[in-house]
Amino acid sequence: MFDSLNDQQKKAVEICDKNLLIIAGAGSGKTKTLTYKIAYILKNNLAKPWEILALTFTNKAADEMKDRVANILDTSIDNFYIGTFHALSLRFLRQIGKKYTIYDKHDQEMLVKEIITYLNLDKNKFQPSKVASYISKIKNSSNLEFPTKEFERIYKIYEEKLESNNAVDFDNILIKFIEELKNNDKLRQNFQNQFKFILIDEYQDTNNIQYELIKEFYNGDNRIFAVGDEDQSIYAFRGANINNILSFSNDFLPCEIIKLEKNYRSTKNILNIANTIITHNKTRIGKNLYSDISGVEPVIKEFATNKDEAYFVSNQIKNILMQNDNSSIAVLYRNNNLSRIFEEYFMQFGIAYKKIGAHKFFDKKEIKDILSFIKIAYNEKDDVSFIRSIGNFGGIGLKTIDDIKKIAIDLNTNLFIAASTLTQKKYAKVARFIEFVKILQKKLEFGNISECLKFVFDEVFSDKNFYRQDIRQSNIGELIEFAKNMDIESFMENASLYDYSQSIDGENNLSLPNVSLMTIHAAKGLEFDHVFIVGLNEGILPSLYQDSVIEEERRIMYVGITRAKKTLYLSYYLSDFHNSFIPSRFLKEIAVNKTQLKRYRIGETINHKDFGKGIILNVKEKPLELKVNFFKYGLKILTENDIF
DNA sequence: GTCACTGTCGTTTTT
DNA sequence: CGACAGTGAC
Repeated sequence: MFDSLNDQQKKAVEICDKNLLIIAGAGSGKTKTLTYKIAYILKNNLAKPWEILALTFTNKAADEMKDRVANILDTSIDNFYIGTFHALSLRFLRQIGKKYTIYDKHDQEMLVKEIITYLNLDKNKFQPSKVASYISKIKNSSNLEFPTKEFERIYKIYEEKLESNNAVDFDNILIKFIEELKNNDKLRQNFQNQFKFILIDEYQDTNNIQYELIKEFYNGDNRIFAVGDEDQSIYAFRGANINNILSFSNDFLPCEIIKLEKNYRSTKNILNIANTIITHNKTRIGKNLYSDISGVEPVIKEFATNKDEAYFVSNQIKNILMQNDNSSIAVLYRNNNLSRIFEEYFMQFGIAYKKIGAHKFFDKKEIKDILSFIKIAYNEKDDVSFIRSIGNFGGIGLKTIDDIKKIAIDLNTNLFIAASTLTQKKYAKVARFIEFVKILQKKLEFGNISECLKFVFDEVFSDKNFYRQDIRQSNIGELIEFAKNMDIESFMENASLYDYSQSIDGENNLSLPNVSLMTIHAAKGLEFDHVFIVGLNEGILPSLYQDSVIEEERRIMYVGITRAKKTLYLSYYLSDFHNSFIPSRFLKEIAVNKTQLKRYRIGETINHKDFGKGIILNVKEKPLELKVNFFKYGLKILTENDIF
């Protein structure tokens, strides 16, 4: 059974008496190694299934690991603790009787917005989405430093509100659980003793909170097996700390580092490009991926416009599909905005495709609207869901909701309780809303969530045009179907943590199209026969010009390239009809005689980090010198060094 | 006071 | 495209 492993993989599977950091290059059989390691532990009786903890970042990865473990062991995986950091933490919290409403990014922003209005702060200066992501950033970095006094106030009230709403945001799921472990020696020791082996996937993506959680689980007697690839760390924006992987061998002793450098996915040519680009990064442990597979040279293409690019890609895909309809094809891009033009052209060309990510099912308005009623019934203290649900109930507007907010402040209580005190005639609608939620609570006690959802839809939404549109109807139907046979707890968890638009199982379902559109982030961990990476323009990939993020942008490029098995197309365009672009610097890093890359042209508009937009009047090569007329700052001469 | 309609604006990546 | 502010009809 272990014969199919190469020497390095075998080592990684068999060493169980030390902590292990497995540096697994793209396509080097990472998941295989992890799952075989679990099998090895069980076969040799080193632990029982429930003594193994496997932590992943995405549900997709957790599902895949569950599947593959079940496959090679030919047994049920019910006894295993395999899941995302968030899902498992929530599960453990529930086991000790702690239940919370989960606020997703959108809910978070609503709460922040409420606080900003409450504090009378300028909404343009304090944009809820920016403030919300900054709050998350602060929580993930262990030192609490606030840019301004106002910000500090927002943060404090935000945390208080979560507490009084009996809610947690994504970060707090882990923070709460860590608190419990820190405050309860018995509990912590129980976990430490139970989990003899802790496997962590994508270790390069752990943030400070996740790192702290791992530390809580570790007692020196149990063993940590971390698998990761510093070159594929692309979540720093979310707080991932690449130092965690770089300093693993200091943190967990005794420790051994094993590198998996043989790639079974891509051709030599593709890996050459990937290796060439990534060696420009300084923050690395360092490795060199190699492959035995030969194939065609990757293609670099320039297009005048993004439409030309989309046309070319569609044409190529059509050709591939005509030759062999079994191969998998992906169009990858840095951000979701780029997908639209491809969707248009795919329709024109009659190419069936699936778009991954972008709009999550549980983020859809009609879903969130209906769910808000279930959530307020489930947890009366949930002010965010209160505002959303009462606003949709009908006949209750902003003025009334403002009145309720004032009462809640006076009585120092939640909105639902405040609203329950209103008995005057002019608040009859509010009383009806309260009554409705109470009926819903009774219905929820019986546990049939599907029926509750249908009840909410019939009573509140069914006569509104928006919710009667076909797409919304089918989404709502899907929600009701999804909830069947689910208890309220797992329904809430699934609705908050599980993005099942990403879990489409392409391999087992032949009716699904073989062409996928997605961001490079969403493509991580996946592989395709033919890959098109599009929009390789400065300002798109890399998306930002600061040095601090350039290495991360380069890793994103690297992740994209290493998704390809057989053929790879890299392309950029010079204009999207709003802006002009120059090719990505990453193309310059690989394009040594292959291709001539035109970087600047007389007459084109460029966007400079300090001077804004301007028109190029003259170009001199070697050394590069640009004469640019900036709209705001007038004439400037730029050399290579101050262009970016 | 509530609601539906209209125009404008921005948009990295995600558990 | 979707969120959001502003406007006018009931």
